[in-house]
Amino acid sequence: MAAPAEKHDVFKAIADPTRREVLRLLAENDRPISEIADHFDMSRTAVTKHLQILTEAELISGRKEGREKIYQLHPEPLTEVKQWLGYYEKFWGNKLAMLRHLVEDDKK
Amino acid sequence: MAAPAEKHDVFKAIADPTRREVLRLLAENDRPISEIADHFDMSRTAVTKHLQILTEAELISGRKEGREKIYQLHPEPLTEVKQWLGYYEKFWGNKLAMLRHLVEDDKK
DNA sequence: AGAATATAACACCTTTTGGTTGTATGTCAA
DNA sequence: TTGACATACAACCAAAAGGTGTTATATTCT
Repeated sequence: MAAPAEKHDVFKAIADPTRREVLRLLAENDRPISEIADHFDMSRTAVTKHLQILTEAELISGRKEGREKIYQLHPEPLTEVKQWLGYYEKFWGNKLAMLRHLVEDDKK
Repeated sequence: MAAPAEKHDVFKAIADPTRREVLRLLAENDRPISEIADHFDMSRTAVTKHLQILTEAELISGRKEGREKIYQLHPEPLTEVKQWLGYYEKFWGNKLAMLRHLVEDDKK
């Protein structure tokens, strides 16, 4: 057993703009590495490294098809981010934050 | 004019677990640096650096009160993350993703 | 004024990230 | 089976992240 203890957490994975762009591309279509790499001004190898990080975060997965490796989106781990965000949502939609700060100010 | 072009984007800011914990602490209460630092097993200097990064992302702000500097949460920038997430939400709650992949498979 | 406390500002070290190039391996198609 | 294409892998490099400690500087209290 022993929990896998996610090697790369989702927050780190989505911290990079390049990786967010990759996710967006894969949201449109499954794509092979070469097609993904064409969208960026960097080497195929560099892109592959980003794909590895995204794979370790389980945000994408790749299947081999002939000589190509097709990557596909796996959005489920993003729920973790959503949950985390949920905690702070109460601070902006309504006036809770403002209220809280007023209370704080009163204490002084 | 000329967009400020956020020096540190929100995604980078929340990528670090320590910084997420700082946000949580400040969500409960405004706190001085020393009180924040007490919650971590690292030097006050290190904590200050995290506070700087969060400040540059405009997630927190500090006001000087006497000889202390009190930090307070500023959750608004998190809306950017929420919006980004919104784009992917359609891929998990409902069956859209599954549907999309079925369509893709049919193409082959 | 002088002591105590809180934060700021350096200088420095180590690990991780993001990128490069070069080489090898496997696959398809003529 | 040979040539073109697609990915894999290793070695290497530069810069940024994350951490340390030491030394100022400012504020409060006695």
